[in-house]
Amino acid sequence: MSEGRRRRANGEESRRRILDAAAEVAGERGYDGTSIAQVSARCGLPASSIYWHFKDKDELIAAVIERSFVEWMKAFEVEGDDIVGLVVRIGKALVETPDFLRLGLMLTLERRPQEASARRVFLEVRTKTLARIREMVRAFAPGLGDRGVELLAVYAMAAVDGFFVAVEIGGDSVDLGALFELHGRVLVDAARHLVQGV
Amino acid sequence: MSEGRRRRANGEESRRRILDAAAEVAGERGYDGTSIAQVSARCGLPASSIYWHFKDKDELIAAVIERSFVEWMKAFEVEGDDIVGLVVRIGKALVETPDFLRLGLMLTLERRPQEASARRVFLEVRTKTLARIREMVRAFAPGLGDRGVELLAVYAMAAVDGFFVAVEIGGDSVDLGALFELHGRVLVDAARHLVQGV
Amino acid sequence: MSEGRRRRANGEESRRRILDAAAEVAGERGYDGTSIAQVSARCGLPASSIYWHFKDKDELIAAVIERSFVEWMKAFEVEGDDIVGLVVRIGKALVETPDFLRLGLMLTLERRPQEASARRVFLEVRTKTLARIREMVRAFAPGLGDRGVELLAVYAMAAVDGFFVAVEIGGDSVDLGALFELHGRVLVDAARHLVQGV
Amino acid sequence: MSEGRRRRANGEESRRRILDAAAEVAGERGYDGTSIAQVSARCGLPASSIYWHFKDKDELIAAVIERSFVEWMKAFEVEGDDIVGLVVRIGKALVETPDFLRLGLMLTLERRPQEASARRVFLEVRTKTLARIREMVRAFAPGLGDRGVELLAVYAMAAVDGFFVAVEIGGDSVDLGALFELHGRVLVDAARHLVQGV
DNA sequence: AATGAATGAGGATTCATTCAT
DNA sequence: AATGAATGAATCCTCATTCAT
Repeated sequence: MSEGRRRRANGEESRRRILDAAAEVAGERGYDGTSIAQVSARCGLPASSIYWHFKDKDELIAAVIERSFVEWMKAFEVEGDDIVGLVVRIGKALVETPDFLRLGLMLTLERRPQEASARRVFLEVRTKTLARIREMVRAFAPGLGDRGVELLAVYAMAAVDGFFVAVEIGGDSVDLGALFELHGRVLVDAARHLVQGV
Repeated sequence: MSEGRRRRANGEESRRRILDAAAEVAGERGYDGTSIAQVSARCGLPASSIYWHFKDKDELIAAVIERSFVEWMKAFEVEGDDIVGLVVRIGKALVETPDFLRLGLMLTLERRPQEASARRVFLEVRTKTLARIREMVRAFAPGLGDRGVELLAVYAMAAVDGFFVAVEIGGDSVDLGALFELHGRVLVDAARHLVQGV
Repeated sequence: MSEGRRRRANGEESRRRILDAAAEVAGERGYDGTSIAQVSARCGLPASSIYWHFKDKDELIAAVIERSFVEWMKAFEVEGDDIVGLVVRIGKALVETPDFLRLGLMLTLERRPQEASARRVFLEVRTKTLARIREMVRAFAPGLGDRGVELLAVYAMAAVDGFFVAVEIGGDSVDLGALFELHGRVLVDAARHLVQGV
Repeated sequence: MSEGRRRRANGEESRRRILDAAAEVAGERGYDGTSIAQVSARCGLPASSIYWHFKDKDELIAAVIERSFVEWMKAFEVEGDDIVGLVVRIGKALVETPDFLRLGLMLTLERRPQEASARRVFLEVRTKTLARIREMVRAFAPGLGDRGVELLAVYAMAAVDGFFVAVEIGGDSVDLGALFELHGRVLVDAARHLVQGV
């Protein structure tokens, strides 16, 4: 029963298993390094079944990114008054659920014409995230003009991307907590700079 | 004659042509996206000739990274007293010669066991760069302890990585000049924070 | 209700929809070029439903050929005394309902061991058609011996096959009307030749 | 020696072996039915080697058609005064070297957007053949106008296509010799018809 | 009567690499 | 120093078909 049952016709679960496997593999080896054969091996479903659930590799990876992002976004939902605390919380979530960011960054750096949907999903994700950050910046520094908000938001996001990379390279030798704390403080200063000058 | 000369037995030039082509292709399509066949097509030499000059794809990409880095490093040579100006100069160079950074970041994000030498070269490059930044930080903020220097250096570098990514994604809509300027100012504040606290 | 009605349990109509779709696709892309997935997409029914109505692809195509032939055969039903007029009428019908001919010719030219039933249906169709043509020839040229009848019938049919091909290649640049008219006259001459000689 | 020698680096011969194998397989199974794997198995070279000699399957088949046509064309070179004899000779050649015709007809009947070059080659081949036939018709029936020449040429060619099909279907039961002879005679009559009327 | 899901075999093609010349 | 040819493993993806519901 269990074998036959599990193996046959449970779309919902199969889809999840495929996504899990794809996230694992892509997390380890990147977009190009992720072959359908590997995903198939890891999830136990034949390659052709993967194509029943996802149109092609592109859409599979796009789905991985989206799911990973949705999970990460939950860190934003918590209403936090303290911006420094918020930044830290978001950052921790990033390091724990980094599939979408790693994949997205890779898709960004490689820029061949394929992978349209995976890239599109990541861009949407970025846009949403940036919008959130803008809101937060605006709430925190009400005196700031539009250009100042934009600049600070982009700066805030860029640094976090950089932290991510730094951890990828440096591993545990990077004191992520300290980095985020410094970042939080720095943003406060930056806001002050921008309110006055620019 | 000139034909024969150019076609035959000019290893130096062939090597350069291959490197140029590889840098172009890898700049466009990333590590995996770069196939020997494409490099061959772009440089006009047969694939087998590429293997005469480079042991394998890994070493070819490693060489691309190294050459690109050496060029970029020249921006550091200039003795600048003003740290803000220096940061801006370095950043501009980054955006103009980004092959090694893009490739290196990609190799970092993908992390499969192959590509040993390409990755090694990039790590060396990072280490050297970080050492330079540490020196600069130390010169600029003499009161800072070792951990403070490290943290500030990593922070400075991370933000620049992030800027690079931001430009890749946002294109011209990202005001790179303003970002670097803000970054320079912010680093000054951060140094002050770190001298006092942490 | 009407929705449910149309969607469920109307085997007759589903079968027709499948046949229509298969005829369309096969008309465009040939036997091998016709995939069950494409037929499914065009008729709106899932692939598995096609297998409820038809044993396999082979029988599906066979059914397409048969239906197309039956329709075409109606052009023969009209009792025409004038042989030239009859030839023209038949030819016009051919160009308007060519599914079975195109498919049949393709199955003939490709000759792998599969597709047994589709090919069989086409051969039956050919046999019937040739029998009709023989009758007509016999009625028109009563003095002709058996071999003469056979030869003329085959000749008549072959030329029409050739016209079909010519139109496929040449499109509108082929004056099909003139071809059929010439054919009609030529058959008269041919009959005379055969009555005398051979 | 012989093994190693034969297996390594003889482009000319390998190309021919591939073409031979492809002609065989395609002659048996048609365009779609011809897989690179089969060609590979039959010629002894790995599939990837086939791609060294031919850009893709399309170009491979195109080359098969072209070579087959060139061989067949030799039947035209012989200067024959008697048109009936010429027609018979050409027809015999057709039945003996029919690769290009079978493949070409199949490519004509299937009409998907791919296979551009194979189809193109066949169309060129057709155009050349038709031009030859036009010349012959003109030489034989000098009084004929342009439209008459065209019509007769197309008719002559179409019938031969039809004979080919008839033999494919009927095998030895088709008296090809008698068909061609009848065709030759009939063309003479047709020319007369067309000089007078139309 | 219909369908979502699954499946293994096979499709064309590209890959990095090697070898004899 | 260079190159034409070869090669096996791997790529993504589609195929016809089946089966439980």
